Amino acid sequence: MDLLSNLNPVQRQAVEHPGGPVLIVAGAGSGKTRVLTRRIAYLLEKGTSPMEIFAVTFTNKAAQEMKNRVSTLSHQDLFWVGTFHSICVKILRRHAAEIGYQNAFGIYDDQDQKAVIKDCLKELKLDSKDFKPVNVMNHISRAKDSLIGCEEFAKEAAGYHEEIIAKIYTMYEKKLKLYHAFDFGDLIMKTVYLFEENPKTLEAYQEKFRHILVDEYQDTNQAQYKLVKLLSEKHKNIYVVGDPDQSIYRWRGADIKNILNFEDDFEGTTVINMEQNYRSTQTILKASNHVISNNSQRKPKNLWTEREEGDKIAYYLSDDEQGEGQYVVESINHAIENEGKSLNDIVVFYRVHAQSRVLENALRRGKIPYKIIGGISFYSRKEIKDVMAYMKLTLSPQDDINLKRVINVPARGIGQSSIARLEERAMQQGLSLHDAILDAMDDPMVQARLKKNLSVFMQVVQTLTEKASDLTVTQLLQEVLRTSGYVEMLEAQDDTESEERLENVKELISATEEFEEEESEPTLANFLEQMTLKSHIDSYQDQDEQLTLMTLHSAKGLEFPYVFIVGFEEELFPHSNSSFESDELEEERRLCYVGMTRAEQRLFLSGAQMRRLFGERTPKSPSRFLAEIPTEYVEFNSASHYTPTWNPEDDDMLYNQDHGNTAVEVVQVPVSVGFEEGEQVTHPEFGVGQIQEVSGEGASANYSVLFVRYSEPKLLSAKYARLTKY
DNA sequence: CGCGTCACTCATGAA
DNA sequence: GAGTGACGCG
Repeated sequence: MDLLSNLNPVQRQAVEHPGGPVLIVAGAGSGKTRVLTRRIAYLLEKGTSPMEIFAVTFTNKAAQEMKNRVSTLSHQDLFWVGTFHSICVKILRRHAAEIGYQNAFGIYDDQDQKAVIKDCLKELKLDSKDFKPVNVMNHISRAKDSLIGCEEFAKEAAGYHEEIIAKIYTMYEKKLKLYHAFDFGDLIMKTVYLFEENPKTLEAYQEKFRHILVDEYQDTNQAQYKLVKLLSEKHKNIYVVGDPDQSIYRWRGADIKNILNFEDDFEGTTVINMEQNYRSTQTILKASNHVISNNSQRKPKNLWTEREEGDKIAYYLSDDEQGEGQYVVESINHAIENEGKSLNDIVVFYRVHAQSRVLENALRRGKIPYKIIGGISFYSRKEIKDVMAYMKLTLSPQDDINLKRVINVPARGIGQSSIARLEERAMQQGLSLHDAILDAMDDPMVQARLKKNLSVFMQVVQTLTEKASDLTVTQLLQEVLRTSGYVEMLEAQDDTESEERLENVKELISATEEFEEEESEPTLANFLEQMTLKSHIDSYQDQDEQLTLMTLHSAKGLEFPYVFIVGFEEELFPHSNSSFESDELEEERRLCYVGMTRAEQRLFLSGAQMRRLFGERTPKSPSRFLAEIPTEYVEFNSASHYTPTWNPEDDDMLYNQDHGNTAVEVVQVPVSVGFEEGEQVTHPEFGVGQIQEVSGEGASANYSVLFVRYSEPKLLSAKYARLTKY
């Protein structure tokens, strides 16, 4: 196949670039995946070895797809392809010993991290009310994202609160080292640290990686930036693709400056702008462009398309969240029955997972099969974490977090007070809990009954460890289930919850079997590592006839013919936690932009007038992002206006509740009508401004308003603008 | 020690 | 509405 076929001139330039730093600013739907894979295939064709290519993707799924595509194009297999995390694991597995860890380290997820932090709080006798584990964890993780180790953190700590966090951070690091574990942040930070400490190792990798490619560069953090900066110093072939308008992981340490300053950071950068969108209709693209143009911190760009104008964006204002669910169900049925769509063509996005429940109920009632991406992942379920903890212990018995997790699961008569005493012993002697238990078992002062209970547990661990090396992962798992008595425990409980847990454990067996079939090196360490680094989206498959539900954050990189974004309301989207600071609000807007630009043909937005929150019915107003879409692109409907395209007879009580006594229109959105050009107005959010231009009439009018606080005029719709005379 | 109950707190997003 | 900690009983 010709590697340059079906590419536009800009894409072709990107694929054929001779080398050196390249920044590709790739707008939504501009074909960046195609460019990236062709680029790699092109490099291979020009004689680069697959081992010399270091390519970072945002998810493992994307990495797999890239591998497959490259393999199809070039019949060569890439090796250094994956997320930052998975690539760094590969490096650390070979070199961790050089920085004082063992190469067989464990990986802690956020649950494990929290458990360690809780232990630190206990040991430091701190009140977990003043120092919430989640909060401390975020501090530590953000520090690691910025390559700030605990010593430096301690040095720069200002004020009591930070000083305490520094103490916790220091103890946390000590514990992780004792447990031979890395957390997510470590995977990147410690790799950078390795390179900084060992110039020889760095040089070897610098030499090796002739070409470095990074996708979704707008969502890299400082540690990741430093990593690619270091690695690219020799050959200077750093090729990054991203879109500042789609940076949505600031809260996870992503630094949008990485992409904004790329040209300055890497001398001789070629910037390539890919602005032709091949995905969405004119209407969807223009509407999205309007929304994102409200961000002040942005490089303007002009994303355009040759595609047809397409349908207007549908906006539906329901009475409450139930009505919204109903609307989604009906619209989906309509799309399937009358517009030739299948469930695979449709996706529903929401801002927070909590919104899924109401939708699920509506979908179940409507007999629409669905799957949810994200939420509580399979691998963070208690039973799965428990069983995996046993397997992890066979690799590293010193891992106290995993040891404590299962020492009394199933119950072995080793309760909290006993564990506390053992921990005390461990701390005093500077031992891991595992070694402290061994020590206690030789101590005549320790109760015989406790010793017996402890030896039962230690026997389990020992038996498993001995067998582990001779068994496949599946066999070990089955051995765990038998020896630990876990299955027995679940069977004895005999209620719906334990039945479900049993099912999940069985599903884990399928997972190990699948892993063994697919993997060339199906070791236990590989399995555990893959499961920990797996992302929600990685397990997403679109084969089945099912509707997909996910958060907007998971939406990145995907596209669907029909897209629903529900909960288009103030406080929910933009989320209330993000509406104070303008940086955060702009990130919410980018999230909105990401969501909207996923749509190829039709976009459905919806919100409710009343929503049950914290168990209370709360009045809601439409999202400000709605007001940022010119009304000419939108078809408005509300519960009272809405003309059902289905037969009301077929429906259940929900419908009647919604429509039973609503002869009167109840749209409670403040309407700002009758303003004229030049008039002074105020807006609750934007402050004082002047009307520059009026288009349309009455409630469907649009005002272009120049607010004092903003340099660009804002386009507001009369229906939602909440304008008053100044 | 283990288990159940009850009150209490606290609300995003995720590799 | 969920997850957690305190408390008290068997």
